[in-house]
Amino acid sequence: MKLTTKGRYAVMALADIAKFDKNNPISLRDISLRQGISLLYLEQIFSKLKKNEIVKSVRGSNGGYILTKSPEQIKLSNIFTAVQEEIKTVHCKKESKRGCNGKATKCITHNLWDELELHINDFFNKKNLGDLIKGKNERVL
Amino acid sequence: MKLTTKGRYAVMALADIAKFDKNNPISLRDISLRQGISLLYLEQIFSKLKKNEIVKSVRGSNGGYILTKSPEQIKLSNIFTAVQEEIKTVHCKKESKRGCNGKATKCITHNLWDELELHINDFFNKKNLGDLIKGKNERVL
DNA sequence: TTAAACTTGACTATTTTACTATGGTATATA
DNA sequence: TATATACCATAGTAAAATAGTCAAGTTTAA
Ligand code: FES
Ligand code: FES
Repeated sequence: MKLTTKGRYAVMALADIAKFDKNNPISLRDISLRQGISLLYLEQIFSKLKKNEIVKSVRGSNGGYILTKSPEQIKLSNIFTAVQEEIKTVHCKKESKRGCNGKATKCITHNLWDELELHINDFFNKKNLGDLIKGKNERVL
Repeated sequence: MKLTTKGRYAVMALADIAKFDKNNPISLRDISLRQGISLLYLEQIFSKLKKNEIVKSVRGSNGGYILTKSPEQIKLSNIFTAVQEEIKTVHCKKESKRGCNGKATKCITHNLWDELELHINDFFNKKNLGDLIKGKNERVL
C-alpha cells in the first residue's frame, strides 16, 4: 500500500500555493523550483486540478495558478479525486453482486476492505489544505 | 493507493483456515481451490507466515497449516508485517532528519502522511482474524 | 515405497508509475 | 507588436513493482 507521487505532489503543490499566495497567481516554475518537482509533471497534475476546479489559471507572463476557494474549503479528498489518486482496497467490482476471482458471492474479506476504504477516506475528508499551512504542521518549504 | 494481492490473499487464506479448522491442518491445495488463489503463490505467502509464526506446518500427507494462536489473537497488523505488505505514505527516510527530494528539512506534507500512516495502522491493529469469521461479517467462502 | 504435502530460490510477464518529449496556444508587458 | 513567459494536450518510455510461474527438491503418513 503506497501513496503515489501524483497524490503527494498535488497536495504539496497546492500547499505551496496556499502558503505563497499573496493574491497573485503562482507559476508552476516557482513551485517546481521550490518543491523539486518536474515542471512537465506538474503541468500534467495541474491540468487535472483545473478541470476539477480546485485551481484556476491566469495566462500570459506573470501568470500562474490561484486556488478557487480558501485553503480551509479544499479537502484532501477533493484533491485526490481530482488527480485520480484512487483508494482501492478491493479487487471486485463494488457495485456488482459478484465477488473477486469471479466468485458468485462476495468473499469473506470483502467487508473488511470496504471498512478500510471508509476509514482512509474518512481521514481525507477531515483534512483540508488549511490544516497544512498553519499551526504545528508548519514547516519551511 | 492500492492494497496488493499479497496482503489480501494472506488474510483471505488465514480466514479460510480459521473457518475450516476442525483441529486438523488445512492444506494449501484446499485453500487454493476454495479461494481461487494460485497454489504456487500461496506457498510463497505461507513461507513468510510460517517464518513469522502466524502458522505452523504439518508435513506429510494429510498435512497442512494450523494457526499458532486463536483467530482473536492474530491481528491484521501481524499478518501484514509478516508478508511485508508495507504501508508507505512518505518518500523520505523517516528515521532521517532530511526530507524527500533530498531537501535538508522535512517537507510541508510530511506530518500529514505520517498521520495517515498512523491512522491506517490503527485500523490494522484493531482488527483481528476472529472479527472476520463471526458476526455480521460472516460470508460464504 | 509412494503419493501427498511442504520448502526454497530463481525467474519472468505484465502492469503501473513516474516521468520526458514534442508541439503547440494564449497573453502581459516592454 | 514582438516575444518571453506562461499554460495546454497527447504520446511515448524507462524503471520499478506486482503477481505470479518454474524447477527441484525434502519430509512423512499411509
Ligand atoms: S474483495 Fe470484494 S469479493 Fe473479494
Ligand atoms: S514526506 Fe517526509 S519530507 Fe516529504
